[in-house]
Amino acid sequence: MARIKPHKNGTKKDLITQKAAALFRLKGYSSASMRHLAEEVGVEAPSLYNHIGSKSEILQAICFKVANAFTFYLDSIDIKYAKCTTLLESIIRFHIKMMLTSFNEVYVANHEWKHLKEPYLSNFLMQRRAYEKRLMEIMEAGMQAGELKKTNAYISVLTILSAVRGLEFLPARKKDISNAELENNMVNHLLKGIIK
Amino acid sequence: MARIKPHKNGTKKDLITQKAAALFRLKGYSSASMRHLAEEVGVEAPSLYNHIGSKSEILQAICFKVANAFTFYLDSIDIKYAKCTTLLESIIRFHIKMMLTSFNEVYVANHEWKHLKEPYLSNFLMQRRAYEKRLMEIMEAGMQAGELKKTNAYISVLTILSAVRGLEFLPARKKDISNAELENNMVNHLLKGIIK
DNA sequence: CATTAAAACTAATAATTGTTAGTTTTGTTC
DNA sequence: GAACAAAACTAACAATTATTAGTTTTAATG
Repeated sequence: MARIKPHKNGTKKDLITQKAAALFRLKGYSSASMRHLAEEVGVEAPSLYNHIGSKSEILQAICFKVANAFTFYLDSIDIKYAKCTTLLESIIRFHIKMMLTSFNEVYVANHEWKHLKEPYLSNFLMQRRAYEKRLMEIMEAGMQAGELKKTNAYISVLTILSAVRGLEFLPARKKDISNAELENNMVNHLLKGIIK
Repeated sequence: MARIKPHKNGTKKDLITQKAAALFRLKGYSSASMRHLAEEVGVEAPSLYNHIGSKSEILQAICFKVANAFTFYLDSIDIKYAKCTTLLESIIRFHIKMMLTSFNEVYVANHEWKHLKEPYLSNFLMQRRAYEKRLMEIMEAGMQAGELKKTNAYISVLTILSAVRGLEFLPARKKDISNAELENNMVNHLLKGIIK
């Protein structure tokens, strides 16, 4: 039988993971069957196991790829010496970019993490919590420096993260909004509000 | 065998629906089995079918109960004669209250609607789209009246709805934040921003 | 106490699930 | 072209799924 070539610069495992992300987003992890995934890949279900260990291993790969991307971004920006508002703006923009460029993966990480098995579930939640904590520290520094209003930092972080997460609804709506307009609108809304 | 009494002022169907909402939230609709639900209710699985028609019927009940609650609230407030910012504030506060008082149901409606069957799936999406459209009209009126900055109304509505939706993470964190503090922080953030 | 309807039970069904075992095909290297 | 490993295949497994059929128990009514 004909072999399906993996995409250029990617192993077959990568192809499977990518198709799985699309399928998991569409159907949800539990409702997405290995047979259905195999069909998308162009192969019979048992053949998948020549490349992957298990269904849940695919989910792990997706969730941690996303989680690591956010963690690494935070590592990459110089938190100590930048203005808090500049930091927050760049973080918001990064979240929006991730949502637009890795839609399926981010969606799956946001929605299907609860189906991770231990110890991956705990690790994932710990990593997310640590990420939120770092954002809270940025906010609190901003308040002390007088850049930000005094608010409950946790609620503010939650508000920002949830808002950008909501971009998962955008593709379904097919609004023609440029990425720049999208980013600017959200950044302004979340930082300066909407009241004149 | 002993019958399990339904909660006071509620039929057994109501009890099943309530337990189902908790289970669907915890496990996801697909991973939640009727046997597990039956166990929560205190009964064998087939006995559930004396009260309900099917598993997906339960999901329908939950999703539309939530959708209707939001639709009815918008109907109940006098959109024409109130200031736009007052309207938005009361709507945000209602969303937060719903999230706090009907946590499981709102969570399930937000996360598991994709498992609805037709025509309920289409109806649900239409109803949500119509709701968003009404919010957009409120925002656009506010811009024309000079109350609000000129922004992309869809993005602003999406930002607000997503932000309040994010309260689904709150219970897991067990932060001790009063409802009043929570509401005020979010309302201020979403309307006036966080920059001093 | 007899009757009756609601609601519990047990047993079973057909379908689908992730995954394994064992076999054959493929494509590359000598 | 022979050899070999990678990766496809078929067949099958045991477990779990929602749901139905048929029977018994419960609790309230007369």
